[in-house]
Amino acid sequence: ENIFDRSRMAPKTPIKNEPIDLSKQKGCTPERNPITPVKIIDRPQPDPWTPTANLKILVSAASPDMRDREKKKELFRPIENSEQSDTPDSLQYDIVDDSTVDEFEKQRPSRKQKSLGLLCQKFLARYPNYPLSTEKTTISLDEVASILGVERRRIYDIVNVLESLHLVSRVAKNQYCWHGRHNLSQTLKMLQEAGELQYGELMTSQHKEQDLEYKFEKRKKETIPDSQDRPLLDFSEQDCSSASANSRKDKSLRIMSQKFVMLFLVSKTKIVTLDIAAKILIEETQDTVDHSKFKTKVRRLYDIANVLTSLGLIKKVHVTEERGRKPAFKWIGPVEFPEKTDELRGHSTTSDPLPGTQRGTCVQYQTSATGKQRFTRHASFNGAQPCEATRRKVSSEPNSPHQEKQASIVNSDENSKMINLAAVCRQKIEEDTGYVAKNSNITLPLSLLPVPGDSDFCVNPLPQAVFPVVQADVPSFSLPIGISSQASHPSTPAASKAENGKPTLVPNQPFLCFPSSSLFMLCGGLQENNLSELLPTAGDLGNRSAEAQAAVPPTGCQKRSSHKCSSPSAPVDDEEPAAKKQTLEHSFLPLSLIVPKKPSESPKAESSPGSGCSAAVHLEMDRFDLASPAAPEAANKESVKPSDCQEQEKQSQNKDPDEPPPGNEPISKENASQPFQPQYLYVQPTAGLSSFNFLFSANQAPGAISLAANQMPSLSVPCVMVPSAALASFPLVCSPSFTSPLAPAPDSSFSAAASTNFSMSSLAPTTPVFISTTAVVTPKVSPAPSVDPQQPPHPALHLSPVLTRSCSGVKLDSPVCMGHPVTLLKLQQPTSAPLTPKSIRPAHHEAFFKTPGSLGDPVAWKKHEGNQTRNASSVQRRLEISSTSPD
DNA sequence: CACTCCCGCCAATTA
DNA sequence: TAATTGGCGGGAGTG
Repeated sequence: ENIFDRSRMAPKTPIKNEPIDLSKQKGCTPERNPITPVKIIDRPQPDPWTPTANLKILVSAASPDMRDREKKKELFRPIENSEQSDTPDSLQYDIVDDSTVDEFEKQRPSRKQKSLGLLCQKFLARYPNYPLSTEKTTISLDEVASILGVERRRIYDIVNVLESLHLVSRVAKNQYCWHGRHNLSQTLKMLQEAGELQYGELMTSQHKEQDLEYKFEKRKKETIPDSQDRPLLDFSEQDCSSASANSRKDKSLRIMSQKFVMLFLVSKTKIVTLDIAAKILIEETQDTVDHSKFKTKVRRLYDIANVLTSLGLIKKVHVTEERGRKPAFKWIGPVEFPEKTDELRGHSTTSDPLPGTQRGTCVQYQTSATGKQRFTRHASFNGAQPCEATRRKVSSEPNSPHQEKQASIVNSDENSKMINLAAVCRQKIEEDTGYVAKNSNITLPLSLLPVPGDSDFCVNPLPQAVFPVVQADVPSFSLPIGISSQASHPSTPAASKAENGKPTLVPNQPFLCFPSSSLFMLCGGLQENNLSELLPTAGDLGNRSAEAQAAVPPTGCQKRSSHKCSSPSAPVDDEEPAAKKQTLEHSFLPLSLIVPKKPSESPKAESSPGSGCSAAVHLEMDRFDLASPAAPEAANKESVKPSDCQEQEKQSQNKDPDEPPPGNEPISKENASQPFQPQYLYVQPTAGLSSFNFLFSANQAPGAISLAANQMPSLSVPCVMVPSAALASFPLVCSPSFTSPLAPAPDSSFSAAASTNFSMSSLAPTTPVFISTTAVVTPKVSPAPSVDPQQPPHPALHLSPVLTRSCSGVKLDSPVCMGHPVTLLKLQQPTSAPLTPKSIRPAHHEAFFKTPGSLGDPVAWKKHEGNQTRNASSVQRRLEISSTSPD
């Protein structure tokens, strides 16, 4: 249907005239209008068409889903999305008729209306952010161009940028495949990693723009010149794919876009000025730096920036330096991965290369992390990508490979995140509780589910170690999402291990297993992105879902805003951007997360943290178990990466088949519908103390879970796997008592009480961390009391594909986060802490936050979060709890 | 005037 | 050779 219109309109370029103006004129009063002279004149034909075009646009906007036709029919209505643009147009029509020149003028879109950013928004409005994996949306350039009423050239500008982020891939001539943002986080991770390699040195240490500049310059001249820059870039992009070489000049726009994004991801401040970016990009290009070139680069950067802005990844800001104010852009997208990167970095780097992995190039990666996940991921992706690569040959190829790589990478990242979280948690815990985690805790507890067999696992005794471990783990874990089932195999062993309890220490494991007893809270803001991503995918998505899960759990779902808060680091920049993002994401998200909010209702354990917690834990655990079918999902959520983990998790989860639903928290499920979807369990913190909340993802193969379940006794979930990634964003912590981290037999026996509770608050923005614990809590303890009524008995599973990571973005900013989270280590007093967690915690929190947040705000924001959060989302709550131990 | 960045020529690539 | 892609930079719109 659409087509016909198009044909009419103008097949290709003709239209270029502004549809709107012309149309108006023509339609209405062509001659009359003095006003529209210029363009109009040019245009040979008077097409009524323009108006139509507008309508189409509107329509398209309106029906992202629909895309085409249906909407077209409906044309008239301006839908929300299109409203802005549409409105004017529509008005125009009317007006035109009226024949008022003025109107023309008004309508006259003027540049703004024709801006690439607006165009991009319209374009994006036509497609779902998180399309179901199953459905592949193909984009016809001609069609889109006609619908949007622009020349193809402009569509290329948009598509090229989107392609650089893997939101779309080229399938064939004039044909692009819409992937949506499912892989966005992965892609960003990759880019971040790649960016670190390339620019990291520069950026990291010195962050500031100026510094950066210097560094860049140095690099360029010094190191970078040859190998570094390009290679890195290449890897990410080209190399991986196929080395197709650079067939044409590189596709500058695509590459520039990736590099530009890398700069943001690598930048501590998350702000990149145009001139710096242009310089950097020019360098890479090696071109001589003439002024003209610089100008050209800047033009291109504007083009890219407009698209990225439309994607909600950056926003324009101005940096005032000594010299004056310079145009700059600030990254407002997810930032989480950074953590991983740092720690993982080595790994990550590898990951970046992922592409290579396929080839085999990635040895490094493999060692570090692994391939499985990647592969799996790839597989899932493949569907889409492969096509592109093949079809597109050179130019396109790079992309496709990248994507795959990315996916895998992502996984690893997630793992790392997890680790980070753990670390963070520890810290918090320590701080809050006074406990010293050092023991082992962390390390022990974590057994990684994921990597059953892999050497990957590393145990990290150290807090820092944690991260590394994670990385290592990652690989192992990383199962492809799609693979999840596959993953399970490998994972199985691991799982079994975990169950035993022994697993405790697995180094490097990507996932942590917790002894059944321990509880965790995850907090944090999840990023929206993740969530959104996750949701969509059902099967494939599942992987992602893991990520999403993470995000979700907390309250993020409910509160978008909250998640910001949740992330400790957030305070910094997030605020607005974050909010925006959130909103965006939310909007995007198909599903809404479920957030269980548990308002403070279940304070059950508060008073006695330990016990309470344990109980809570149990509950949680149970749920997981219940959920277990889904459970594996944790891994899933990550989406790709941690498939292994997932499995492991599953296993762990499985342990308890039954469970009382006591009351913990309601679990939220989101997308439960699909089997694979990642599910989360959110456990609410019961005890005041510590309330830990757990989130598990459960997605994945049900079967896997089921298996586990049998094995495990109800409570005892031997281990819980949390996808690192998922967690990463959250601040989380957990801890139970530790008594026996090792204790293999966790089953229900251990008393919960024994276990201490740690509450972690989300500290670090980024980091994640933690975990531990061991013992099991007895389910008994918690049983019902506290729990909430909310849940049904088994609701355990929540599938919430979406997790939000709100925090991450923010976190990044915070110095703290960036750095390492921390060291956790001190968990000493086992129980004591629990008791007065509240009082203590607060202080800790603050400190904690501050660090990350940097600045005084931290506290304030902390409060906000805390307060708000609680209310809002579970996640937030957690934070709060940890921080304040409110209840 | 500086900042943005639209527009579209035209070359490189593909089909 | 025709069509598709997309680099590039003039120069217009905005503030």
